[in-house]
Amino acid sequence: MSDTTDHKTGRPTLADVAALAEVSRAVVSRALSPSPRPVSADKRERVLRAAEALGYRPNPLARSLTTKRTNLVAVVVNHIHDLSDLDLFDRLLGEIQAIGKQVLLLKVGSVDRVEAFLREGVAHHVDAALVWSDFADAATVRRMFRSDLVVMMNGCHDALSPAVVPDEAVGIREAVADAAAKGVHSAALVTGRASSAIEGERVASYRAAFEAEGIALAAVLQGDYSYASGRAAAAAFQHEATPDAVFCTSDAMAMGVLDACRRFFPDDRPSRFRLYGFDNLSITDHDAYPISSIGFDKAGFVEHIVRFVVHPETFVPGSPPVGVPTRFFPRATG
Amino acid sequence: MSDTTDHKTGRPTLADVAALAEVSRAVVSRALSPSPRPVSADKRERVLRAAEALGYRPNPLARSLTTKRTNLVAVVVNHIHDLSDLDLFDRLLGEIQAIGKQVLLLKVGSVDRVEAFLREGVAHHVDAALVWSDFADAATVRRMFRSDLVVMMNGCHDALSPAVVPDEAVGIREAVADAAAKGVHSAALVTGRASSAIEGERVASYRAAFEAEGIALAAVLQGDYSYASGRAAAAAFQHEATPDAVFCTSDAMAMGVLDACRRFFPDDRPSRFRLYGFDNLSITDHDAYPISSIGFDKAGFVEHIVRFVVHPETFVPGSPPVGVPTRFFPRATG
DNA sequence: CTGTTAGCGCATTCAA
DNA sequence: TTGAATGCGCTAACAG
Repeated sequence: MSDTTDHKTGRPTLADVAALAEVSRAVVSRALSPSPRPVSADKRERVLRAAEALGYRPNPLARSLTTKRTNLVAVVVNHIHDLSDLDLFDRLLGEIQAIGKQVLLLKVGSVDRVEAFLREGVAHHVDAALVWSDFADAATVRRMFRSDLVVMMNGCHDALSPAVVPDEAVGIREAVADAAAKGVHSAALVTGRASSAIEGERVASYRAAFEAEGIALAAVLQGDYSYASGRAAAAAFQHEATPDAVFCTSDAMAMGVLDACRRFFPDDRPSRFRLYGFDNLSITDHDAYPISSIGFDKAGFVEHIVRFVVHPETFVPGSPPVGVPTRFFPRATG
Repeated sequence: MSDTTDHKTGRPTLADVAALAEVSRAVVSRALSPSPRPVSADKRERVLRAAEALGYRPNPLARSLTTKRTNLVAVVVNHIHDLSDLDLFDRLLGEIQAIGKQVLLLKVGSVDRVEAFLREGVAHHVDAALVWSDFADAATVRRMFRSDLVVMMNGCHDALSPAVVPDEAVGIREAVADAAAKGVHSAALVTGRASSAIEGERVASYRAAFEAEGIALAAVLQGDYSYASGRAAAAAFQHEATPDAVFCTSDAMAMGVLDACRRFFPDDRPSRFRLYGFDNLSITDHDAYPISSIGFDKAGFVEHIVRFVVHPETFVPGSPPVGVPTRFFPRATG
């Protein structure tokens, strides 16, 4: 008779299954292992039956302690709103679950938060950390999760960690070329947080494209990616001379600009300037915000990330970030 | 000389700290414990210094194995898009992290997925599971995570698990009363998935409110909460007699209805019918979708959930779900 | 193929 | 206050 069950917590352990099936713990471990391991057919059968009878559920934590694999993948963001791209995130979550791992979602909206995590040491070990937050560099994240595998999507990578970033220059060139072809000679740029590495490169790409197409950069307005900041920025167009085109580094800001201008110039049917956004949010497919935008293939993006998680060995230290090409998506405002 | 470091993995363990500080492992454990425990000042000092020198980070998994607390909280959703309410989710994530726990995000878009989790037994032990997905009942979730504490937000609760649900009837009555006060006599209802428990109650609330206000229910159209399904549903209004008002059980569907009607009746300035949404999404504060809606206090909602996580003992088995009152948010379309 | 043994990293008895 | 010993639940290494 097994008397190990209920010794502490009510939940049956592997030892209980072994006792009931009258085999050793090792056999139970092997029979229940996801990977095929040598167990005779009849013992396997007895084990499965016993596990079923007891309602046994393995404890992944205990397993991790010996295997050194937690099947946990951290996703680190500034705020949930970084995932404005819910489509991308939904797909990512699905793929991670499909490879038998689970997502630990962390938001670290400031450098303070990162340091707090480090100090308190509460962050779980994970098999991999996927970083969108730009408040954390690769080295810090490696310490934070004691994981050697961190994939950086925030534009800050180092030699030891792979990175996947949209190659934004391509799409930006296409968008600016589109504007030029339509007779645009002057443009304003509405930007996000200047401190972010990605944003710096993005702005540089716009400047280069304007230069190449002979478009004058009439103004640079500072926003924070949000709808509200887009609206605020658009106030500049109400009184001053409006440029031929306005480029925003996020669709949300472009939506704000669009709404502000609809209010300023209610009867201005053919819009007073061409408007270009960034992100290719799904809402730009709604009638109310038909904003020409720049986006990338989400499936491809996720595929690269997951590949690093599944085959970390394919990463050669020091290699450059994997670029996912962006492209221009023309819509009514462009 | 300590030779325990680097024996397997390079990461220092508690034993390494003990060796360097020249104290026992127990002392290190106590000195580094979050809760105050008896350690002499000088030893504590030596331990902290040694831990710092080694870059020691405790392993939460190993700790969990003995404490039976993982500091993990599962959030279970159908799809990420359930979190249309990103504001709510962002706040929830913040609060959970504030109490020293971390969020494990699971999507189980179908009953199959739930069963797969159960079968594969890969779900981590968690301190609590917060369930939005309506593909999982409380008992199943308890088995899934071997956790006694699951909080149901999907409308399916049982005697053993607490539940927090918006009290939708209040807001619905207010919205319908608003319509009645404005002379609405007939209404159409655009609904989501009929199978969901929440949706069933919601529809019943609308029916009751219509009845109470003497509004005739002209049509019930089936959607799936999405923008696209709202657009499709609106086709019915193009040819048939339009009702005085259209009530949608999600803002996304209301947005679809609005855009479809703008297209059908482009010059119909004073809209042909009043439109009411549900969820009070932040986008309804944008100019383009000024949809009167029904929402609830997100801070209060999250507060209730977190309270159950922190003080599970406050839940009395068998008690009814905690209701968070909703209210009507009038906007231009109402 | 099987069972025994020895840890994984930590918290917690219990004596001292 | 301290340290030695024990065990959490499981897998891996080894010998049969």
